[in-house]
Amino acid sequence: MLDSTLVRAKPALSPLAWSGNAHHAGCPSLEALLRDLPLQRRHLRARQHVFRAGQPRQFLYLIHAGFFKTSLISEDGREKITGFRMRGDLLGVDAIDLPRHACDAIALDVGEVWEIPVAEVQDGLPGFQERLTAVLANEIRRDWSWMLALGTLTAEQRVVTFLLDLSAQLERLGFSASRLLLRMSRADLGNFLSLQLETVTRVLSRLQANGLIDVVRREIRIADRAGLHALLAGVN
Amino acid sequence: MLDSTLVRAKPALSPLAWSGNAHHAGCPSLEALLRDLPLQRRHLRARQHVFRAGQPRQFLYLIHAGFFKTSLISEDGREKITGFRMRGDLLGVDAIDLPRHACDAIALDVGEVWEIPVAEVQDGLPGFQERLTAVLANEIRRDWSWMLALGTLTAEQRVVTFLLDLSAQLERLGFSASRLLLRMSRADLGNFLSLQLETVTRVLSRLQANGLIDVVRREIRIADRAGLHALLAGVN
DNA sequence: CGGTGGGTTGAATGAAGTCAATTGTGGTGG
DNA sequence: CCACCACAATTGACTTCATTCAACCCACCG
Repeated sequence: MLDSTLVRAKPALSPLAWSGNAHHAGCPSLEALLRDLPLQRRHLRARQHVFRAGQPRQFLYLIHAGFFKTSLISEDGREKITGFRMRGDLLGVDAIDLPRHACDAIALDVGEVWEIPVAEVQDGLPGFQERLTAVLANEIRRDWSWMLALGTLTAEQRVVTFLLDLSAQLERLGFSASRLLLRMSRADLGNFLSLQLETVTRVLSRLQANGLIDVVRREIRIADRAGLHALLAGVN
Repeated sequence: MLDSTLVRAKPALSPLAWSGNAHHAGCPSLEALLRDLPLQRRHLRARQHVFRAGQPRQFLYLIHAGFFKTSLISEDGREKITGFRMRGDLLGVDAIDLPRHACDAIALDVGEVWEIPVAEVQDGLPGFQERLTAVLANEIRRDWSWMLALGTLTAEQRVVTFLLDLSAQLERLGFSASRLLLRMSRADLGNFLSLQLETVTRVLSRLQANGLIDVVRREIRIADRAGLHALLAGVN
């Protein structure tokens, strides 16, 4: 659906400060690094788990297609989505030093992941260890940026930050920066942003009423990017 | 001061799920690994920066003594403390793949850090790369646990979670688990927990009024650990 | 078609924030 | 030694933003 909106894209400034992922100058993407290996591929359908917390960790998973979420569940049932993941992201790195997975990874729609046998690749593929370290550090910076955002921004600013960040990520992947298709429910979005789903809905409605975005169910068009940035700057 | 309260300690259950740091079975601590190297040591005084965001990253820093905070500052001046660090923690790992530091690291009181020349140690010291990876993954899990806590808990529960988590950490280091000396101001604590400093004060006062803790400025005694855990479970 | 899950909207409530005044503490210099 | 100052912490009164609870709508699918 959204795949039909592929466009050539100019770089956009992300409101978050985690400095993108991969693709630094001279640093080959993980996908390029692994392309020629005979990796097992696994197809997933919506709501299907790539893995669950507690399961033995055999592989890392490189997302080749589709959108995923990773989430944490506490013993008393509280859940928190720790991130939405897409093509080029690695699933499972957070437990790289453990025998079992530390979170759930769930497909938001159909998708494909490549199974990476860590031990074999780690000392057989030059450059992999370095990339892995970078992925881990990158995740930390991304998490910190979101901590900063969730701890200091209003509901409206959080939603706007999310939209602009998603826009920038999709653009990096070659998608349109202004026509977003949310793969997650309002509840998931609220969970990630530490807001109630009703609050998410209300904010989206208000942004639309102010002419900043167009919302049709999960399809969002960014109508006034400057206006959105102005909201972040506190210029009401 | 608190150093005089050294005691032998029994393991305690942490309310957070980031599975401790280091010290897994058979896994030597970073300090043990680096003890014999001729590392440059650096002493710091309260409020002194180990490094600042944007500075060239020459070393990693292993905390040998003292307490530190790491923090992020956005372009528009919003600040967020990403963690309080203590003996055995590594400072600077979040930018391990970057030429410049991505956060500020500040001493909360006098302290000592060991400068680790990453490049040299990385391929000269067997086991270091593995430990580094574990440290990074550990930080991610810790961050996620706090995201979960901040996103789902009330002010009171956040403060209690912090106290119990700090207690567990200090115990691991050989300090008393029930007599805590907070090294940070109420403002810092509030910042980390995404609360206002007044709220932190109020919560501490209320916990004291209910006989769960004793508060004297920055010295806190845990008087009723079971009662604190009950608050987390929602049993008012 | 009827049902089910996701989404929207309204009204009332409440937990934490804001603003402000006061107290306590530790350091400094007269 | 004491007076003073700057800063940290506490407490109170009031406000507000987001939550809660509820009703309703709508699209999709068996």
